[in-house]
Amino acid sequence: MGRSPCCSKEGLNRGAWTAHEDKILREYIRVHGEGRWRNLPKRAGLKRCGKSCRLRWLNYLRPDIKRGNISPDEEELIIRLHKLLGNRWSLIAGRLPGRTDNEIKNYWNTNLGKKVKDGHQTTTGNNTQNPMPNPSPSLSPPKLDSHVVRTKATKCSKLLFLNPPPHPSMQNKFKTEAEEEEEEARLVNGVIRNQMEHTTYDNGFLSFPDEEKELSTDLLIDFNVGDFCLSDLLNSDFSNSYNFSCNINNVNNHEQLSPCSDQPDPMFSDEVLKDWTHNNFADEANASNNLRSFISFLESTEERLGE
DNA sequence: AAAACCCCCAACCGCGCAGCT
DNA sequence: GAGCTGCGCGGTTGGGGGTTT
Repeated sequence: MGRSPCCSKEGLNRGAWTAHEDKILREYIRVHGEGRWRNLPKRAGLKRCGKSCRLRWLNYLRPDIKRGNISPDEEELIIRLHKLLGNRWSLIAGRLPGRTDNEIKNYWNTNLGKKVKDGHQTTTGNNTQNPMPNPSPSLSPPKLDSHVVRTKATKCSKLLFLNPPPHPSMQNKFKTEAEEEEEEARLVNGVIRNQMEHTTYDNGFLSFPDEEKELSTDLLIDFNVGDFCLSDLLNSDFSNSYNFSCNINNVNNHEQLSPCSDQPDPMFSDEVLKDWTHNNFADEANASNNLRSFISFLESTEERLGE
């Protein structure tokens, strides 16, 4: 059975929006709010498909939208996020306040994609403020694909960390028992334990005291997300339903990465990233600094991935 | 000056997921 | 569980402006 079209195409305007149509749509949404896109055109008196209205609003008319002039920092971030997330434009855009997925996608297709492909990903040339610390290896095209997340079939919003059986792609990470024990000892005795004492759960999510937001980033890295989880998870087919849970208590009990099923602890999930953006970009004035801090985070992660 | 070509990006399209009945 | 709707996502298209010949 075929899916019914979102609307009848007959009698509808297509192509570029006129200023008048924009005005109608803007006014309608100002009064009635977003949503109910299918009925919106009829109610608003627009000869447009609902999807078209939604797209126009989200990509062009929304008041908080920032258009054009993508800064070197933003460009840098897009490249790094794309390396980690692949073509998940909405996620990438979510890390760039005021930017839309469509704009990021277009910018990538017309500028960055070529740059990266040509190996000129150090972008604007005059971007000397934030030189890439580990230029070629992690950004070379062949490695790009190795960290792309394929989410077409399965949208992964939560990650669980379980112990055996490990994902086949992770097996080389579990080398020998001696290495495991050494790693375990490092985890238990290292920075993690100290930080765990200040770690709380918020709705099943890891949360940190405000003054330790920075530490929380370090924690993610020290907690071997880069070495063990992130690269493989980003490379995993989540439909394989390998669930992983990082049980903090078990870590403290020398049962690192033990099976745990009740509360997922997403380490690098969409929610975590969204939350990060929300917290760090809420204040526009600090957006630039936060952009840098996020880039630093990605740099750290990339270093781990490159090891 | 104008034809040909190139490039950008707004808009379109089809599909998948979530939620509801 | 099936069917339907609403919404969001990512790939693709094509109009139009800019550049080259």
